[in-house]
Parts: sequence; C-alpha cells; structure tokens
Amino acid sequence: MTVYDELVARGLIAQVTDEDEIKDLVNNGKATFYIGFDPTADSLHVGHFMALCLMKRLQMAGNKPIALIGGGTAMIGDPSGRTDMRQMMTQETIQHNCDCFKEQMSKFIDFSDGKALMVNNADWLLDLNYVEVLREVGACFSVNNMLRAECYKQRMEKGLSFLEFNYMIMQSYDFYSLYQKYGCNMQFGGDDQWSNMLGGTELIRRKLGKDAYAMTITLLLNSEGKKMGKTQSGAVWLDPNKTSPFEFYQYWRNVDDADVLKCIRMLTFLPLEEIEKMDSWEGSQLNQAKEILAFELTKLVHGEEEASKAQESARALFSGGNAANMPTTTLTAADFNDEGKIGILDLMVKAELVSSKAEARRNVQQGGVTVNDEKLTEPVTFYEKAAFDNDFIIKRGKKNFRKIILG
RNA sequence: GGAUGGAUUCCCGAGUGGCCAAAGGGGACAGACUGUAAAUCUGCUGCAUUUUGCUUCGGUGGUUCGAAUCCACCUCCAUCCA
Repeated sequence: MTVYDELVARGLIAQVTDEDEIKDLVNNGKATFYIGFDPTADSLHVGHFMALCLMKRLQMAGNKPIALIGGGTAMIGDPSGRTDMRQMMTQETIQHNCDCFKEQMSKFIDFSDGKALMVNNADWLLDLNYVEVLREVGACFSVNNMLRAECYKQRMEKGLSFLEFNYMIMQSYDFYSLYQKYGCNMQFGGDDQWSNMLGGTELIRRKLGKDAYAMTITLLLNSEGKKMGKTQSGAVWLDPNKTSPFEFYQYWRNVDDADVLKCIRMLTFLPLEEIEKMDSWEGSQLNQAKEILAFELTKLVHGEEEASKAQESARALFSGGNAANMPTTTLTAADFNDEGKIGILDLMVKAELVSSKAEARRNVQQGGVTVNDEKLTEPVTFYEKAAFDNDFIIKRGKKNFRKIILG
C-alpha cells in the first residue's frame, strides 16, 4: 500500500489541489513539503500532533519535511475559523512559545542530517518593506477573491481588521519563499487553512509560473461536529506539565463511542488490518477500543512507560482499587487550623478538585463527593492529621480523583 | 471625520431607578440509569465563616436615600455617509 493510499484509508486527507500529481510526488519521495505552526501557546496540542504524525509518515516514505514555526505570522494572528480577533501577543511571548515548540517537535521528527528542516518565518517576514511587499506580492491578490474566501466569511459579519486580513498574504508569502529557498513544492495544513494555502500556490504560479501543491488534513471532529482535543478548561496539551499523561490518557479513554474508530484510524500508527478487525466491535466491546486508543496515543506522546502507568492507574481507580500514579496533593502543617484539623471543603480546594468552596459545598450536598469510598453528606466535615497516615483519596464525581498525603 | 445602534454573569440573550446575584436558552458540573459511552430525567451554576454579608452588568466620574438601568466624558464594536 502506498503512503498516499494509506492516508486516504485513514481518512486523513480532506482536500487536495491536484490528486494525481500529489500522489506521484508523495509516493515516490519527491515532495519537499512544509507545515506551518503558529506559536499561539507555549505547548503543542492535539491538532498539531496530527500534523506532526502526517509529517512523520511522509518522512518515512522518503519525503522531506519542513517544519515552519510562525514567529512572524503569529504577530498577525490567523482569523480563520474565528469569530473574534485574536489577542495580540508580545514579541517576548511569541519567542518563548517558539522555543517551546522547537523542543517538543524535536521529539517527534528526526531533524538530523538534513532529513528535515525547521525554519521560522520571522526570519524573512519581520524585515519586509511595506511598499516593496505591496508592489511585489500585493499586486497578485484580488481583494474580491479574498473576500469570497470561506475563512473570512464569518468574520465579515463580526468585523475583521486589516491586520488579520493580511494573514493570508503572509502565509502565501511563506510558501513562495520556501519554494525559492528550499524547493518546497507542497504545503500541508489543517482544513481550515485551505484558502490560505491556495493563496500560496496561486502566488507561486503568478510570480514564478511554477506549480506547487496543497493538501489539507481532515480536522478531527467529534460526532457533534466540534473540534476534538478541547476540554472546558482548554486544549489537551502535549506538554506533560500542562496536561499530565494521566489526564491525557483519560481524555481519549472517554471519547464517544461514535468517535473511537475514527480516532484510532487517524491518530495511531496501528496497522490498518488491525483496525479493520475492531471495526465490527459494538457496545461495551468498544470500551476495549477506547483503552487501546488511549494507550497508543499516550505512548506516542509521553512514551511507553508513562502510558503503562496511566493505564494502570485508570484501571485501578475505576475498578475500585488504589493506584500509585494518581494526581496527588501534599498538605503542609499550615493547611491545618488551630485545632489541627482541616475541613473537607478546604481540602477540595487545596486539591484543585474544585475552584471554590461554594462549588465544593454544592458537590458535597449533591452527593458527589467520596472520601475513601464513603459518601459524604455533610459539608462541615473535619479531618485530623492522623486521617492522612493511611491512603486518603477524595473523589469528586466519577472521574476526578485526588490522593492527599502529608508533607 | 459625521449619523445611528450597541457593549450584561462561561456563551447567546432578557432586564430601561428599588421586588436584581440579575429571566430564558446553551454549555459546564453533580445525582439516577449505564459500559469511565450516548440518550433521557433531576438538581445545580458569582464569592465568602450561607437564616447574613461582600463583589459584579465596557471604563471613569456624577445625579439619587437607592443605579445594570438616568447624566457627562472616555474606550471598543457594528451599520450607513465621507
């Protein structure tokens, strides 16, 4: 099976500019392709992870990847798929984020011996001369066409600043520059990048009379059509300090039935034949598939050891046992009151199980809080230090655990 | 630059002087049912030493016994005119 066919079979490809040409390039290792990553946060997330996996797959097939960090484009902010303006980031923040990205990417992609490149578009974007750019590049863009682009449509209602309107031009200029510098003939990206990417191929054609290609990766949507990899508290990060391996594991362990197979296909490197077998699984058997998904992904991102730990902890917790690798909070003497006690509400806030005591109280009153498997009903419950000598596990709801120990 | 409309709690959106911590919906959270799923039903959703108090309705001042609501100025946004 060729790489391209595998990508199709996994449902990773959303749109392509010229299928035959791209197939030929990709399957024969003739592509030099780039994927852009705007450093909008200090860690990569699941969306980036998909792109990195694609990069890896194509690299294994002999193609040459260029990871482009958008230190320059982040100064502008991509309006695609957004209804409001991005908050402007300071140069320092962007620089910091770039550094974080670099470090994380090096774990996934082999950059040794020129097998892959990492570049930052700040290197060429920041020194551009306005008038020159307008004459060189601006002349090649039709405002009428740009306004028709899907990515600006929703912003036309809410308002779009000139700054953000230029994002497409900057991204197109990136592709144009990379084509000239490194012979980069292909760009990949999320499906929401489609119009930005077409801008690049168009620019290359107009300026150089050459063909370049673009291909988008299917956005990972759940069955409700929402982007996956997001929780109410933000994205699912790849940085273990922002999303612990256990939380990461749990996120995938909890996906909807309807989404498991799709996730396994798109995100893991399991052979397709193996995935086909799971396709017929139904009902509670899907729970096994979820475990596989969670384990495989945690392994890819955090390594096998962390993945095993997360799995053990999860299994132990949900089958009513104790686990070594549970999120833990350490109490100090200062956390206890004058009588040497601490109340359950304070304890829950301390353990970050809730954000306020009012919320903790609510949870207790609704019967959602358990201490060592005993349901609490009274919000004014106090514990002495001795209570923490043995295992002390607070459970809020079904899935939030915290072990408390003395410092 | 001019005219008009707007900015409300996580989001959408009611409220136009006291009965407003602020309707309704969505989302989130908790409970029941389950498979750590979905659907459904119930509860709940500013903070705190919770029969009480404190902070909140773009910002700053003002009027008033009392302001999300009235006035002034400012900031930001949309629409139309330039």
